[in-house]
Amino acid sequence: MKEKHIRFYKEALKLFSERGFKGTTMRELANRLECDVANLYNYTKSKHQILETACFSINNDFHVGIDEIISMEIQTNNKIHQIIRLYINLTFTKPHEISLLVNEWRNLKEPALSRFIQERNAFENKVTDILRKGMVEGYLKNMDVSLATYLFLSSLRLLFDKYTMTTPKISKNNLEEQMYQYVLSGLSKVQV
Amino acid sequence: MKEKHIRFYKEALKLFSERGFKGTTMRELANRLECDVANLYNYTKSKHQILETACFSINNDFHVGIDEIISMEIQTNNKIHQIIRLYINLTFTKPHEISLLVNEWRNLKEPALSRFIQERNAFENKVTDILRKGMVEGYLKNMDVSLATYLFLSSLRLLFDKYTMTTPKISKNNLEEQMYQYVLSGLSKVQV
DNA sequence: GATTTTTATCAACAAATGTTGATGTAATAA
DNA sequence: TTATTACATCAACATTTGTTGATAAAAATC
Repeated sequence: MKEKHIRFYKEALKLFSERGFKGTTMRELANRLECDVANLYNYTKSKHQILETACFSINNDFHVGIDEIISMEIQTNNKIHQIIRLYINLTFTKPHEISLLVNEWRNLKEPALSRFIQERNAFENKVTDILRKGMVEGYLKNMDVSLATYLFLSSLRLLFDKYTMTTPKISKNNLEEQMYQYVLSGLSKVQV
Repeated sequence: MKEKHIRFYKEALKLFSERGFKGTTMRELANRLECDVANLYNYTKSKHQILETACFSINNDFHVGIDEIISMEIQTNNKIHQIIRLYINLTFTKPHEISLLVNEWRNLKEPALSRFIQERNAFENKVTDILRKGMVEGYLKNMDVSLATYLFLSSLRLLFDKYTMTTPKISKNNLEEQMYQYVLSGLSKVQV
């Protein structure tokens, strides 16, 4: 009963990430699920609704994750490590949702679009705050904090391509460690 | 005579990067150019042709750039710096073409798609070779060279968003220097 | 001025696409 | 059993979209 619901949702997101939102047709989705097109509308009100639900769902995951990290009483270096873990975990567990964050969110309609952008900015600001704190404390080198956030996050955001589209050659743990070394070296004041 | 051709081409790419290839309609393009839809087909054989031309054009720019860097007799560190300059220059001069490289290339049809992927891989391999050489020479820390290439390039590839979609707060030179510090710190064996 | 090339106009087509309505069947709950 | 809910089928509609053909004005070339 809920089974089909879930399969429908997963297959839809998979298609969105493979072909893009606009490049995905309800007929193709029906094809993959081996059912009739009209049938899909038992699961969703519209094609757009699927995108909207997914975008806000994954966005929420990030907020829950970052809020937990913020509340931890650990050093800034460790917080950065935790953010990397957050990204890698979500990339491995929800790869297709992640891929929406790179581009497909553009296809959101108002007012969802504005709300999404606002929430995403709020997330980025939380990261920026952590980095800024690190700079003030002297852990991180003094650079444009907005650029630092951006470089940091864009390194992470595209992980999906490398580790779902191609066959992964590095383990999750190894990936995490190397990402950490790379990113933290770029931000850190002293040699890590 | 060539004037309109150029304006047509530029406006098309601007739309592609704003709304995506599939999200761009010939009617909207005509609207922006203040002409009739049918008129567009005086400039191109098809909508797809515009994308194809642009993708291979910007790809070629990157190959020309990297080949020149390869042929330079300078240290690996400097080559990395040059690659960053290449990206930043192209991002500033051809922002909309750059944005095609992130996603819109997916909309290429065969056989253009395969050819594009092949050329892009060739470019990435050239970068990988430079990084590997740096590791062998001891300039760069020993990490998975494929991951290093990927982290390096994805930091650069998304520059477009930050510096055309939002109002730039950093100058081109400042950006270049900070990018260099960030990236090279992440890759370098010793403190830069 | 004649001719060729470039640009414009209008209408229309063929295919694709999201979505609905009407109707029927299978499963679940009462 | 009965009533309600979940799923399936088929056909069809209303738009949207890329593209073309016929035709003519405008500009460039000779």
